[in-house]
Amino acid sequence: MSLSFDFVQPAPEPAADRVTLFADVILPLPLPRLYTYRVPFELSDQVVIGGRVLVQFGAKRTLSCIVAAVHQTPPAAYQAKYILEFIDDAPVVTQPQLKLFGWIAEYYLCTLGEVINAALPSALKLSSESRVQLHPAYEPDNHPYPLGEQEQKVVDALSTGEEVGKSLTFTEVGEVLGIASFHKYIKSLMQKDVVFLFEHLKDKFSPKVVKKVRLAHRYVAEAALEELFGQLASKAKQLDVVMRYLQRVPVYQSEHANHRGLEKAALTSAPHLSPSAVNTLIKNGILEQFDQIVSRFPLDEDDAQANMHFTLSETQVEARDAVMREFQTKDIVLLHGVTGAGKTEIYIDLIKQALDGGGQVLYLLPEIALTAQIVTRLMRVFGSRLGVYHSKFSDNERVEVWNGVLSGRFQVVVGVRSAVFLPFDNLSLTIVDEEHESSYKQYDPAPRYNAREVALMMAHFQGSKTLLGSATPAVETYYQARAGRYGLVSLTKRFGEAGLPEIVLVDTRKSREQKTMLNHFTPELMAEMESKLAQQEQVILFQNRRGYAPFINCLDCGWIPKCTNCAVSLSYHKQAHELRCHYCGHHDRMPTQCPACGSRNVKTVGFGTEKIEDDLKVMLPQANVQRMDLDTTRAKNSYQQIISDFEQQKTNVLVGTQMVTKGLDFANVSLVGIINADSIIHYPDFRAHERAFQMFVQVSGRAGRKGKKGRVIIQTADPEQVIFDKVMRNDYLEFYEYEITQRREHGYPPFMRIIRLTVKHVDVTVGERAALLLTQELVNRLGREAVLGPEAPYIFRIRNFYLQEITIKLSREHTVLKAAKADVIAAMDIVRDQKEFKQVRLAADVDPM
DNA sequence: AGCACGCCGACT
DNA sequence: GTCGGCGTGCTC
Repeated sequence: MSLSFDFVQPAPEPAADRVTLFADVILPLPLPRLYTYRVPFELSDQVVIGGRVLVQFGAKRTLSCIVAAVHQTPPAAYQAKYILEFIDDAPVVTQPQLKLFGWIAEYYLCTLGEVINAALPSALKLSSESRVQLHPAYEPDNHPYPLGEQEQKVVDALSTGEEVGKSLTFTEVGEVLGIASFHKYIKSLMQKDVVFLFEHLKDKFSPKVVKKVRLAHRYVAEAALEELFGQLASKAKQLDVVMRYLQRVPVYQSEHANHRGLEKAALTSAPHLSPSAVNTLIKNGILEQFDQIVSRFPLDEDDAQANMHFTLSETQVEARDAVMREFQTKDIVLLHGVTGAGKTEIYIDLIKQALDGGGQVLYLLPEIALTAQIVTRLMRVFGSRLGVYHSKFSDNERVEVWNGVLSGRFQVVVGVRSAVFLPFDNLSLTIVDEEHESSYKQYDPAPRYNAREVALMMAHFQGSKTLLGSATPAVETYYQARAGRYGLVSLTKRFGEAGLPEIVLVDTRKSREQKTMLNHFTPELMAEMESKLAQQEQVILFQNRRGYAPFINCLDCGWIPKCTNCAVSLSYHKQAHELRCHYCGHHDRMPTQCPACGSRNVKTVGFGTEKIEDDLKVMLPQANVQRMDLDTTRAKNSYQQIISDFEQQKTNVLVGTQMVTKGLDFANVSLVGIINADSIIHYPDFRAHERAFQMFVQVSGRAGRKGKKGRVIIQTADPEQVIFDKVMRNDYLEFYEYEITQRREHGYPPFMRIIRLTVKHVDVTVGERAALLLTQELVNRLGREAVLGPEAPYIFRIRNFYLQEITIKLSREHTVLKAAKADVIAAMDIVRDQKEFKQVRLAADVDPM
């Protein structure tokens, strides 16, 4: 090659090593495919798989998305847009997570975007609608890092005007700076703790602040302190405070320690110190008071090696050893332990071992079982290594847990369903407690996943052992254990010699005939309640229906108010004095007279928790009755409050829905009443018996602890029903044998897999026609016998959409299942492509519960 | 999911 | 004559 002496610079030849990278990204939208964007060449070394990038999607929208793959293949059919910015320099979604998310999308017939959407706390999902706010701790005059010109502009825009906590959207920030590429400034402002981001208005940052004090800077030197002692010689109270402060904070050893200070409460609420002396010291400038924003998950130094010791009972040791023995040959073990057998202690012991081995641990609990009781207990053992993931947490708190798992700060996480999405990469033990719980299954927005199954798959991918625990295992789970695919360990003895409760059936039909019913209570239940209360013992009553009455009825013309949007009658809620729909938000004022005929003869029919509570207050005036259902636990801490009141015996009777059946341990409860067992048994689906058995056994388990034998009274109109016999003897095995035979005969899980398709449309006939077409397409692919329906469900209209359901039964065999799912998707696509069905909504629910 | 483009009713 | 209703299609 000859050198050219041209003065014109030749166009730069693309160097052989100049490769253009492309990134396939997952957008947080329900789109079936990944989208390919081009990586700006200068930024090639910044692409991180699992990191977030900012892209332009469509004409208007800017979205953050997750990089799923990086490659060098330019898309053939279109020109890829450039990635605008890189948000992370390390993955926020780990490789094992990406693999798991892919599995979820495939198995549960949804898109990766839907999985990402459910998985990421919304503060990790940025869009042009994301907002920035000045960090509450930011003080312009006292900030450690200098700000650049552009950064200052953003801060100025956020601090102009009177408004406190003013925020701007990304779009607005772009306008303020007048440039397109502004994310780097936001990023650096975030790193300097000047601003923070949030996605929804409700997520505005409200930090948890503690008041702290420290010694004023000029006293930190030893000589100055001596002088201070002199000044305070005649002020004993103040001197005491200063001495205590010096005792707690090693001021001499490090100035830094003084800077960190001490919680004010440590001085003001100490037994021999005077709070007013503390305030005088602050007033005189000897102590400085300041606010500190603290993590909601305190790194408690005193707690660091808090490994509280407790000893397992002999039975527990045996069970633990049996679990470990099973783990040597099996990856999954079912721990079948009666209620009150002390499974939690066994879990804690196993978690400790897993942590000692250096792995991560995920401990899943159903929503209602994740209480302060259990968290406190785990905190005491695992201290700051424990992360808690609860649905009532704010988004900021969720991000904190997410990042804590990524950084390794949290090695154990106890959490609800969605905790399976956390970024674990080295799981060694997964525990799914109460594995039979239906709240592990997400029903409405996709992904309609079962956290137990997802946890099993995650454990499989990461080589983790999984322990499933339950007193009443799901039939599917027990079947696997029986077949030898899962290890099985049974714990049949209750902890602390508490016997299993005695279960009594009372016939409500008989009582009705004899006219001895007292409202909805049989004389037997009433007498038993009175006797237990007289002995200062507590009572739990279970009624599986909230509100006062399921409907009201005009006695003169028969009018029953119905929801305008759904095919259900409206429930009467007495406290709110409203008629409410339990399926949509609809509510009306309770009418004083019948709107149809004007009669005042309108009566409530049936009963819910609210009526039980009301009646009891009249019938047992000496008792303190509390209700626990969706209506009384909506506020953030109300659930906790109700439980702690009951625990401290401020309340004697707890009336509630499902919520009272799970995982609550109260030592003083000696009676459990199930007010209407029949409403639980008579349910139109194949799991009705299983659900009823589980509910009865679980709620019975609340009775009798600490050596006291409990009593359970079940009210039913038909005591002859087969299920009672098994419940009364607490015979899970017998129940299982009966149920598994039924399932085999009728072709239900675990012998068959079920996929339920729901077709929704505002117009009945369009919905019906779409459902028929879908059925036909399914039959063509899967055969007539695999497809049931279409059929309108019992509640055939919800939120103004008419519903049709199709049930598909498939062989369990893996390859068959996979192929069948492809057929289901194809059939759904055919319906969707039909012009007249464009407005039809189709949803697939794999393994519905 | 949003957002633009496009084709039919009540209004400055 | 237009503004705007929401049906339809597309987004790298």
